[in-house]
Amino acid sequence: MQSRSPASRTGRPRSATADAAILAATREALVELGWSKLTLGDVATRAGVAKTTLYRRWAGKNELVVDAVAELFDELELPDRGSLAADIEGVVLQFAAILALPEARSGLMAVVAEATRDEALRERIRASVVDRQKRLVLEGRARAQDRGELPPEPDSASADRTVDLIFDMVAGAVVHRTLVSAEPADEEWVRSFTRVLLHGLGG
Amino acid sequence: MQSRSPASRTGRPRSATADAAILAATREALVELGWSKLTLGDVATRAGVAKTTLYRRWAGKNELVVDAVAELFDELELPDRGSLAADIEGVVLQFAAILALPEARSGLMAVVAEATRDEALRERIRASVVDRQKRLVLEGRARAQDRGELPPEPDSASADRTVDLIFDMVAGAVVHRTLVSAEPADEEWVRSFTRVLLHGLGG
Amino acid sequence: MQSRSPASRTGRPRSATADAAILAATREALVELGWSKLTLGDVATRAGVAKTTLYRRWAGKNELVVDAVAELFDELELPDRGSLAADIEGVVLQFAAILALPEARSGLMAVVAEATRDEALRERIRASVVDRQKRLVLEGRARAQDRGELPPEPDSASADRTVDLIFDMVAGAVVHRTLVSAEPADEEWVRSFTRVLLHGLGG
Amino acid sequence: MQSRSPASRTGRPRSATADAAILAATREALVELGWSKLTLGDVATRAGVAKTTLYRRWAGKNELVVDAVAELFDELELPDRGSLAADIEGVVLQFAAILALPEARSGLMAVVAEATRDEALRERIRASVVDRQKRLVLEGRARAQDRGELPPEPDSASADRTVDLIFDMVAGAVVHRTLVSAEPADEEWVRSFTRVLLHGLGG
DNA sequence: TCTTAATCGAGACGGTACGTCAAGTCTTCTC
DNA sequence: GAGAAGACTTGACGTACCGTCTCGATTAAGA
Repeated sequence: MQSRSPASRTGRPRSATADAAILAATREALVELGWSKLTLGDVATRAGVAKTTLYRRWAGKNELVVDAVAELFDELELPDRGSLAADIEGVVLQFAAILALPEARSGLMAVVAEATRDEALRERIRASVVDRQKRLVLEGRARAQDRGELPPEPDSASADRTVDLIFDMVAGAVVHRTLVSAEPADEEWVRSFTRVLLHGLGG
Repeated sequence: MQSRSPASRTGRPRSATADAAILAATREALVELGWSKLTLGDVATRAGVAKTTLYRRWAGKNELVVDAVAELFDELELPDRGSLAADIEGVVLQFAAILALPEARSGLMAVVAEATRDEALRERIRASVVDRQKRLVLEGRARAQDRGELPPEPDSASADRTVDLIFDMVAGAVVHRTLVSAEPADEEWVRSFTRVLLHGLGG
Repeated sequence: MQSRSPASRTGRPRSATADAAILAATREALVELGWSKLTLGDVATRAGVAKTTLYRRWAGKNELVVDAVAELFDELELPDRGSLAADIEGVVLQFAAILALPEARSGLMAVVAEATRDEALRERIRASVVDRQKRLVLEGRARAQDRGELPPEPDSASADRTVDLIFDMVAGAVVHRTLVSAEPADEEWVRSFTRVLLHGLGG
Repeated sequence: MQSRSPASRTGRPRSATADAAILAATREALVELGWSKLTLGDVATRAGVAKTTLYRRWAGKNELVVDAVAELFDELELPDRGSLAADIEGVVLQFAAILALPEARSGLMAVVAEATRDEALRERIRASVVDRQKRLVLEGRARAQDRGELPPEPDSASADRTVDLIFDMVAGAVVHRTLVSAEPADEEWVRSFTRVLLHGLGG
């Protein structure tokens, strides 16, 4: 999450529970107030922690919210459901369920918006959220290739590009459906989406 | 954009140029400062207008930014390039070009984030941005059906759902590629995306 | 007191009552809290005024306290009591009475202490407090010379030096008695002091 | 200086050098920063000592500064110069020289100001600074009476009152001249002051 | 020589106030 | 009556110190 000075053996150690309390308080405040009305002073109060403790560990609101939201996505899994279509539908539904949480909705787009002007924040999001979940695409493709549902990749550069493309298409569609169009990504929608993704508009 | 009191005949009329100046100043400030550091006082100063004038016409920062950004998307067109694939590639490239503008990047995601907690704002975005551009999907589909590239829709409810799905997939993928993955949606990427959209992952 | 931008005709004028309320609130806070625990936020609250209003008019705590305390000394007068000794005793008792007020005790020495490191503040104190009261010494001497109690001054440079000396001796003795020795400058003490001042230790 | 727990025989003894280092660091910080910007954390750092060490020995900033400043006045002496006037001039010049030191100027008035609201601090100042230097007045008077320059005191109560009065007049005048009027108490001024003190205004 | 106990450094802790800034409203004068 | 100017209240910002605490490591004196 946040780095501490590596060579610090002396002095009072940081409270281990404070981190968890702060991130939980951040999510709670996101639910109640949303990103723009969330204040670090309020988060500190909710966490039962001093404002300085919070500033000692995170550089600001953006970094804190990224960490608080990133934890939500770590529970995503790709259980083997027997076919590529079923696998995709399963993980997309999980993803949609997380995006239905107010703490994710409010926080995620806000930090993405901030990241358009902040390279370091963009990198933090990529590391904490995006790259961490690309594993799902990799795993799903490998499984589908084992099953013979997808052909092997001709070369690794092309393979990487395809992973990125699929990730952008899946995540983008779900996010846009959920947050911009503001419609639920329910089972019916997910089935339609998966059909188009696998077989194209003509199918 | 903003409503004015309908029964106002008397008194000094509102300056007609002020609106345009304010929206232009808003976009300029978005470029220089980004959404979170944009202040209405600064916009007023840039526009050569008093803060009160600004508040008289827009309720707040979000509404102002939605209007300022929405104007950017009105120039999207769907010229007939002879095939569905070429039409999609053309409009997606236009969309990507707009999202490459700093004033669009900074503002769009921020108001979407705010909209997760503000129904009226969500509606304003839908009306000013989303629904206004769905025409492109409708037009492209009709043209493709005329050409015989796509089958006619069985019923209108299903047709609407498909339009929404395609719009979410196209807009979502471009936005995610551009703003979250922070990679350019260049011609190569657009070709790959269009191929998957039309023929599916297996193709 | 504080300067305002000279070329400001337009805009809302500064509230005239706010100044008086702030200075009164400052004296009240000095009484209750003393200089070191007085906070500008608290003064603003007491005065029913926003913190920004306060900072718009004074540069900081020191300048504010100087102005608040200086007003206390303006009521000093030198009524003609018939003899130099009686005149001195009268004004010294008035001075002692002001120094007995908690708002004066707490504030005066603190700003003098700050002034040891701040030329501008020293000048402000000199202008607001010291020079304003030297008139009492000048007036007393002139009256005593008219009565024939004191000889006329040989030259004006020497006259100025004597005024300064007398002022330092009178003010210094009362301040030291009151604040450092922390004993009351009562009538008995004032009589003894005046006797020594007029006739020397031997008398 | 500071009291330690009386019943502490065992355990590691307090570092003897720390006290001197802390008081020296305090004076150094007074010179550079003045009283109001002096922080105990900074003093601790300058002294090469932990903040806890400092708080273990002094109750707070005021007590520390009193001790640091009081040491400066211990070097005052009253060498026998042959006459009362010469003796007074000598000691007043020494006193003025100490008050010309930045560490004395900044600290002394500040703690006096704090003492207006703190009885214990007032007592500490009286004990550490004021009473310790009254010996000079007593010694000077005794010497003058031996020389026949001053009459013997009629009774001891009156004698004490006179000592207090003289001390307030001398110390007060020098302090006021130096810190409030902010003019040097040079030889010329000291001669004039001594003349008035011994012979009165009329002389 | 081996406890024993208060010291030492370092630095995190819950707090408070700082001085600044933006939001949105109000007041005055001008066009 | 709209508009420009700018003072107003409110409240969050991020920083700096406060005085307290926890920690592991010294350091002398007494057992």
